[in-house]
Amino acid sequence: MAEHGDNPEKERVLAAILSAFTRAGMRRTRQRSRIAQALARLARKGATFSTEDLWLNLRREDATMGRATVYRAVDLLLEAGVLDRVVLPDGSSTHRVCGGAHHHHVTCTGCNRTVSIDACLPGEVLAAVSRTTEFVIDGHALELYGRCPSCRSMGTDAGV
Amino acid sequence: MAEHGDNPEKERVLAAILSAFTRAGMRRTRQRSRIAQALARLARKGATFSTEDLWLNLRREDATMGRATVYRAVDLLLEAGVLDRVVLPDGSSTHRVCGGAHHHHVTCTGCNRTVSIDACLPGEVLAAVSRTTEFVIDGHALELYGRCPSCRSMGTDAGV
DNA sequence: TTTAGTGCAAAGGCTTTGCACACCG
DNA sequence: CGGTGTGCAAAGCCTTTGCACTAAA
Repeated sequence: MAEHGDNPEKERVLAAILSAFTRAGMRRTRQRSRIAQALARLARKGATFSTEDLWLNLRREDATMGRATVYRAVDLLLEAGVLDRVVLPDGSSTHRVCGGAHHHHVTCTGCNRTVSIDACLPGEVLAAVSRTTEFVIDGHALELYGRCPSCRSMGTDAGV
Repeated sequence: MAEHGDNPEKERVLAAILSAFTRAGMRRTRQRSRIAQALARLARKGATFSTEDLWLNLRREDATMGRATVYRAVDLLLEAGVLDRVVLPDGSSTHRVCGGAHHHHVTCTGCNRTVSIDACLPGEVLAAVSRTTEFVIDGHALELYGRCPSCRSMGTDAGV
């Protein structure tokens, strides 16, 4: 609900993905265009997805879409920084469209929708850890979990 | 290196694991005792492990140790809170012995050794996210990555 | 034309499941 | 004894790989 056409945004994402392919010196094929379209759709919804799911969906609109093709494309886009990894509360790792700089996500435990956030671990916390553990900290992963407004208004049950 | 016998600690962990089995109304079998011992060993080293690895190791000392038995035990211990999930930088999810209260881990990218830390996301950060996203935040996962003192002194290369 | 990209099918990991037997309580 | 727990083997997922074919550039 509350999804009204912000197609400019969708176009922007689509263009970003397509250009990521080109930038990496890769050919623009029919399959990759379809993948880009599906990702733009997912990006608009802020949904996370597994590669397998993405393939299953794509196969619905094109029965010949090869599984390996989708897996290969997702790998390339992860490497290109167009996709991010998002870890769900059960430990399973999914993906999300998300170029840009360092950031984290809040994922709704009801509908799996994710939202990017600027919030990050304060430098003092990192400094304190570094001091007590003597580790040199050079990276971190932070995932927040919660319930989005619409899942809350729908009661305790899941959305998607 | 720098491993000198702190067996009291190891015993404590062993007892904690065994009692977790009992507490859950589960029988104490030869297999579960061996699993508990292996976990106590891992706890002492602060090592993360995959269930498959744990099984492979256990099978070395007892060739009849069933894979399913180990997988089932790990599930039970995860549920019992004796084991934690630790997500590595590549997104793969491993385990670690770790009862106790809410906490997080620093994992060494050289040797995969993990250390528990008290540090956590400050309440203000959570409040800010809650405000801007309108999500009700009810959980989070935080993993820090870095290099431990011994891996650093060994140069840029990996330990294990 | 050249060669990256594709689909298919098979192979590989890791994890779970089904079932008869073993053994704890 | 009775029912939980076990080992084995098979089946299931998800993911990767090998190879001949297709189609971008």
